[in-house]
Amino acid sequence: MNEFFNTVGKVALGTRLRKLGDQLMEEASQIYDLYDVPLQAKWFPVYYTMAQQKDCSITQIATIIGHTHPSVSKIIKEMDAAGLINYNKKSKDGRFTTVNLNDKAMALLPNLIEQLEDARDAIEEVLDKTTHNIWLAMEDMEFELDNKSFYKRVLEKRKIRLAQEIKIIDFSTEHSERFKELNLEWIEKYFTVEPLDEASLNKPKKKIIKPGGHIYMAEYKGVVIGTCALIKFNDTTYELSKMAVTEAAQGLNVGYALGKAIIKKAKNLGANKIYLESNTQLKPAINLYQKLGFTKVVGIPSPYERSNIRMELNF
Amino acid sequence: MNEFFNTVGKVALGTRLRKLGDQLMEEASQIYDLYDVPLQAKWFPVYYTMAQQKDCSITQIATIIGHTHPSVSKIIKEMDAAGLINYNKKSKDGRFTTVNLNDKAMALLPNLIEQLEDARDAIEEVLDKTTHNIWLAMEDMEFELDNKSFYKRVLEKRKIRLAQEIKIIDFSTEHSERFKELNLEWIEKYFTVEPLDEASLNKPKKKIIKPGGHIYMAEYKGVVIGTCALIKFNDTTYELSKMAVTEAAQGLNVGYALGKAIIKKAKNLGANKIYLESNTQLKPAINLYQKLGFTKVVGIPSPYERSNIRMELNF
DNA sequence: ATTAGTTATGTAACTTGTTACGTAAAAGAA
DNA sequence: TTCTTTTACGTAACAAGTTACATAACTAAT
Repeated sequence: MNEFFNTVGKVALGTRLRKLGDQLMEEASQIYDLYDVPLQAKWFPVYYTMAQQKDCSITQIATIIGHTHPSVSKIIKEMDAAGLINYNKKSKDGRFTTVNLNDKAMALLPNLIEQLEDARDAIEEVLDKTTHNIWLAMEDMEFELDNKSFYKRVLEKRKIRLAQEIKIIDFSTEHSERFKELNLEWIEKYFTVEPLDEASLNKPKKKIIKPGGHIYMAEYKGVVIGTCALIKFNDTTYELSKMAVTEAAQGLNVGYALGKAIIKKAKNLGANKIYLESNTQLKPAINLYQKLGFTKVVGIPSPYERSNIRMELNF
Repeated sequence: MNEFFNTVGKVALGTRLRKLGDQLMEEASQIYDLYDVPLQAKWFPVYYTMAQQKDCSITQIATIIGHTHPSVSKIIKEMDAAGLINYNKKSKDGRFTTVNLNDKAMALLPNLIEQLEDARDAIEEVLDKTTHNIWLAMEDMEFELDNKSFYKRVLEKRKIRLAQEIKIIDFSTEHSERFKELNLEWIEKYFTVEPLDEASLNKPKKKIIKPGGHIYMAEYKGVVIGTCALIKFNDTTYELSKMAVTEAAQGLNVGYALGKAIIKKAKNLGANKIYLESNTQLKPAINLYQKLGFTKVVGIPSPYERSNIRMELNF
């Protein structure tokens, strides 16, 4: 089994932590028997909390010990069945059920304290013998994970890996259909297709590239997942247009890579200004444009109906 | 909740380990969704083992990954329901069920490997950020606990604590009844009471102390839990006798403490030899006597029927 | 060759939590 | 005030394992 952890590597950290925890908890039960303390090991956190503080409510205990309330509810019920609980419904807020340990339960405390001390000594002994302190390691780990969840970290790693595999390539005729498809995907989702769209989407070569523009396609493992076009307005001004990234690939910074490439291209073509037209509903898109350096400008009407914002980048 | 761990201290190590493990495993499930790998997180160890090695049996997998066989059995069943398993009953030992991943299952491997790599990177990142490495700490901890279980360690600590509270005191008349009781407890358990017992147990003062012997009682929290007597044979030879420790207090080295005290007393009384008579059935007792320095001697008949071994300590 | 023990596996029930959901009481908003 | 939302808590169902037990197939010992 240990070999399994070694070959699988640290991916099994969760499983391994859990196994070790289970083992310790299992032994804890045996220890309770040893000390003649008629408590179940799992009752301990609840018992301990109640011993520290009178008139706890179920939810209070749950938040203190980090369980859910149904868990505490069940444990209290079991402890009650064992004759250890005093229910006081006297609270003025009728929702709360305040509970206390009764005399029988409190009488167990001295034995329990001895047990705890011995257990603590035993753990300290183990921790002293290990060169890497698991208690401190857990504190560190919990701190780090509170900061940024493991899931989020994996997401980031994935993004980095995928980003490395994304290639920005020039448009060629075999991309025609995909180019249209990618653009229709988002237009149809948020708006309706306008006549102006039809023209440039059906004949990109004629309408965009021939007049001095450019089109880039983003490819991932041989699949085209995004596109972006540069349309010539005059010798020094170009329009960034037809930016589209398929839904499944969103969040991987494909748009950013396409934008960067198109800006570079515009510079090479002699532009000193790029503008674009968009809609404020498309918040991720607007964010992307801002990240690329575009700023909002006013006062120039757009030929597109869906457009309600114009942005520019000067350089 | 974190405060709870701080006040309870390291006794809650088990719970805490388990919680952290659970959290990581919970996130693992989300990650599987992210990568479009149609495996349940809990299937992973089984899947991984089968991918590594063809024609595994249920029990084999179970031992490799450190689960019980019913657990693996269930997981395989679930994976089969998901259409990922090839059952081969072809093994010549009819008890084994050899299982394999089918093509559909193997096709998931590339995606899974990517996922594992990203997860590994994420974990390495966290481990790099922590000053105390939890992975190494767990290895240390598992090594230590394999060496000596937590239970055993607590047992030792308890023994030490209790030993400190045990007092060896001189016999006085109010101990008469308890003295008899303690001895009858073990005699009646293993043998039958002999006439010779009756005399010394009923009149310890007259039969043991008056003729120049001594009796010690071991007391724990005001309760007498053991006794041991020294009977004068001649000016330089004494018999160690009536060694008895109540069952509930056994394993706490009370016998050893009593033995040490009685040997010291004998020296003070001018003895150069102590002998005792016992029965080889009573292995813990014989062990104790050996630990006290007694060695087996032969050839001297005993007045007790139950005696079949004689031991001596010369000094 | 027969009997007794061991091994591989399946099934059922239990363990220790968790979500999901319903209900009563309180708090806030109109 | 009345209506909506939130809070406390119970119950039910689920999760991911476990132990306990039954059974079939092999192995070993007489």
